Order: sequence, then C-alpha cells, then structure tokens
Amino acid sequence: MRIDRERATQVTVRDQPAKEHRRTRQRAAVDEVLDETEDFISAQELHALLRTRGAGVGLATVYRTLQTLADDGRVDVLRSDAGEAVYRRCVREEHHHHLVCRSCGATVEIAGPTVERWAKSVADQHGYTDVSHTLEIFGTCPRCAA
Amino acid sequence: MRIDRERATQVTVRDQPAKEHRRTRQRAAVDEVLDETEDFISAQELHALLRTRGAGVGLATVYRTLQTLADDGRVDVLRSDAGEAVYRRCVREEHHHHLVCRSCGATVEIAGPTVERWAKSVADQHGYTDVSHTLEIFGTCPRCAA
DNA sequence: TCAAGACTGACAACCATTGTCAAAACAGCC
DNA sequence: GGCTGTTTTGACAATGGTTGTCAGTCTTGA
Ligand SMILES: [Zn+2]
Ligand SMILES: [Zn+2]
Ligand SMILES: [Zn+2]
Ligand SMILES: [Zn+2]
Repeated sequence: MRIDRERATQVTVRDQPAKEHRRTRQRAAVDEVLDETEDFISAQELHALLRTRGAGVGLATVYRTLQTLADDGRVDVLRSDAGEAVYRRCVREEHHHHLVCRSCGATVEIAGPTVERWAKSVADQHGYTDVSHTLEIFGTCPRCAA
Repeated sequence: MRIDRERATQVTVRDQPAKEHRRTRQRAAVDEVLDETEDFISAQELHALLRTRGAGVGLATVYRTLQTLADDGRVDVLRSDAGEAVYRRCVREEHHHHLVCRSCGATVEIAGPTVERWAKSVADQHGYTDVSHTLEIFGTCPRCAA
C-alpha cells in the first residue's frame, strides 16, 4: 500500500517553495472561485460552477489546476463520503487541520502544538522518521444543531 | 459536502452492537485473509488473493463483506494514495489510530487520551456536537530507514 | 516579433465501486 | 432428513470520478 503524501492534510514540507506557473485565464477563474468559496468544493462542482458563469474551463484543466494548487500547498484537500476529493483555499498558510460540520460543511481551521507534539512523540517512540499526519474533526455545528 | 462517518477511522459509536449475519464460506474466506494480513489491504487485492488460493469469491461479495465488517466496526478503513479504500483487522477493539510506514506499510496501532481530549475540547470550543475524528500518522519505519 | 515550451480541451480510457436479479445457500422448523 | 422463507451470492452491466491523449492555442522571455 502506498500512502498519499500530497493530497492529505499534513505537515507541509515546503522544500521547493513554489515552482512558477504561467498565468492563464483558466487558472485565474479557478482561483477566483476558490477565493469566494468558504466550504470544501469538488473538482466536478467547481467545473459546473464555472460553466454556469460562462467562464467555461475544461474539466481536465480544472483537475490539473487543483492538483497543482494542492501540490504547491495552496489548497487543502480531503475526501467526501463518496471518496471524492474536495478542495479549499485556506486562510492559514501554515500547517493546520479542520473542524467540519457534517451537515452544512461549515469549516473552522484549527491548529495547536498539542497534537503536533503528540504525533511527533508517538512516531519517535516507535522509531518512525520523516513523519506526517492527517487529522480532521467532524461534528454538527451550532447552527445546524439548533 | 457530505462527510463519511462510516468509513473513516473515528470514534466508534456502537449503539446496535452487531446485527447477526449468516456464516458463509465466502465470509469465512475473507475473514481468514484479514486474520493473516498485517497490513492494510484493498478489496481488489483481497479478491485477487482469494482467487489464487482457489477459494474464489465474487468481487461484489468481497466488497459487500468488507463493507459489512467496517459497518460493524470489525475492521478499520483508510484510503491509499489512489483513493482506494484499504482494510485491516485490528487488534484493539476500542477506538484507536494508526502509525503507518509509507514504504512497507508496517502498521502500529496507537491510542491515547491526549488527542481524544484535545479533539473534544476543540470541538466544544466551537460549539460543535456529535463529534468524531480521523487521524493517521505516516512515516518511515525503522526497518525501512536502515 | 518569434520560437520554445507550457497549457488547454474534447474525448477516450481507466478503474474502483455499486446496482441488478435470478440462482444458490443458509437457518430454523417439521 | 426435507420444507420454506430469507439472506447471500456472483456474473455482468452501469456508474462516476479521475487520468491519459494529443493536436491546437496561449505565455513568456529574448
Ligand atoms: Zn484549511
Ligand atoms: Zn497537524
Ligand atoms: Zn487499527
Ligand atoms: Zn481518536
């Protein structure tokens, strides 16, 4: 089994800061949607959205763009219940995790030294090196619980 | 977006203990493989393995069986890099997480009140209820690092 | 302006997973 | 053992997200 290092929310190791990419209309369009969107969105949803706006972008291009953004650490990725990859432009640049509402998708970015330390120490105890981790918390947000 | 509550490693709420299922040759075969297998294995891999052993089981049946086991909390599930679901029979019955070697797949089950408390408190702080979480740690195990 | 190379998009291909449904297997009962 | 209602199975089709293809287009830097 091979674990996905790129797509999972994890400790981002930014060795090569960010390879330059060309600025194109399509990438700008995807970027814009991501900026406006609070919740995680799938490639398919983003593609459909762009379509309705007139600024159509090829589906393959949407996928490629999101992949590039994820590789560069500019968006976070996690998987919906259907195994579909969903993307989100995040406020924090640094490593963080998410507290997501199961019902409406409302997301809070969370971070803290507690878990980071814990994860590190657990890995150390077992002699594991080059460590990363994935962590997401799900629940019902106050609004949906009301 | 809808988050998967069933397939992700999380706080298992075992309300209805375990609905009875019929014992069949196919389920026994799947069970046996899971018992022998240390690492996470995908439905496809398991199916192929059963095939080579002669004790063939339909692919759909393998999927259904693994799904049932996962629903009953008898196997843990996470996703490989390809987004493929991978399964593992775990030693601990209670809630736990995994420390997985990215290279060879060697897995250590981990658990601790620290993260559980932290996750709970974070959720509480933001008013989220009915909380669950997913957490996996990846790294290079001592053997592979050597 | 111009060439080199990156980017795009329509479409096909891929592949894990799920749906279908008649045939077979199971469990409990006589 | 047989009977019977129910569950389970499996071959196959269908679904659906994602990636591959590749000729044509666009960016960029000189
Ligand atoms: Zn984020
Ligand atoms: Zn972290
Ligand atoms: Zn486990
Ligand atoms: Zn936990």
